[in-house]
Amino acid sequence: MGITKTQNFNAQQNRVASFAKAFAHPARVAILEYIIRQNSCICNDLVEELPLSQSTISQHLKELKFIGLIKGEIDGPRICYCIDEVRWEEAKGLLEKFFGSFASKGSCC
Amino acid sequence: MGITKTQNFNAQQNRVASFAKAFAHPARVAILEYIIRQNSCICNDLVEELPLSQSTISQHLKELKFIGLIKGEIDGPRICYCIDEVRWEEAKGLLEKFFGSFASKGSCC
DNA sequence: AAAAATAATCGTAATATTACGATATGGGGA
DNA sequence: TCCCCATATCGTAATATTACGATTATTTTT
Repeated sequence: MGITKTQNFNAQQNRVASFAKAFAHPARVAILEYIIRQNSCICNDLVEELPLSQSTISQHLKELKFIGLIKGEIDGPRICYCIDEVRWEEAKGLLEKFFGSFASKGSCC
Repeated sequence: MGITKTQNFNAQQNRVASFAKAFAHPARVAILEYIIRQNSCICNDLVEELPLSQSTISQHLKELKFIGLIKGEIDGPRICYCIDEVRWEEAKGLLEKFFGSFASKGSCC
């Protein structure tokens, strides 16, 4: 086993989990924070910013890109990465909806 | 390697990542949704609700409890699990702050 | 054309996660 | 007391993630 039984959960549950996974590593949180701070990003900047190797950072960027939270365009010999607004808003909406679904009615414990 | 270099990131980044990890599996999303819907919870209900074995569900509950999003009290031969309001609000606040930190200034790509 | 710069990908190793069956534990009731 | 129920934990296997060095690909500069 070890494989997540994705097919047994509904689309929204999988979507929330997928977006959450994007934030589930401090390096990716740091990468997103950096992109936001710069409002544009070049991968190599991150190599100097973060205590991780170039290949590791590239891998994290690939995951963020796969999930769709960032997008990248070739800009000369570099890649310009930035936040994908549409997906960001989608993630924000989903997560906020999820957090909003809990309202304390006085805990049972 | 394979070990996350936690010590290289700041407390807030690690905290965001830790909370996000709680949601990073559809089973845990489903578990939280169920607890919220019931406003109280008994583990065994979940065994009937979810297509996972009792031991797997127990393991997911343990993780949620470790992160602090739920708390459980012994209630006779059962365990009553429910949302830990304080932590839930903390997670909500952190994630919302994170999402709020991005405001489109016109994307660069 | 050769060299430099940037970033992706490959290969690989260590560790973490997911999952389940089997077993243990602890309380309640017969 | 002995058994049953609900949960936790153990052991184990499969898969995923994290990380890095080395290599590759691409483009720009020399």
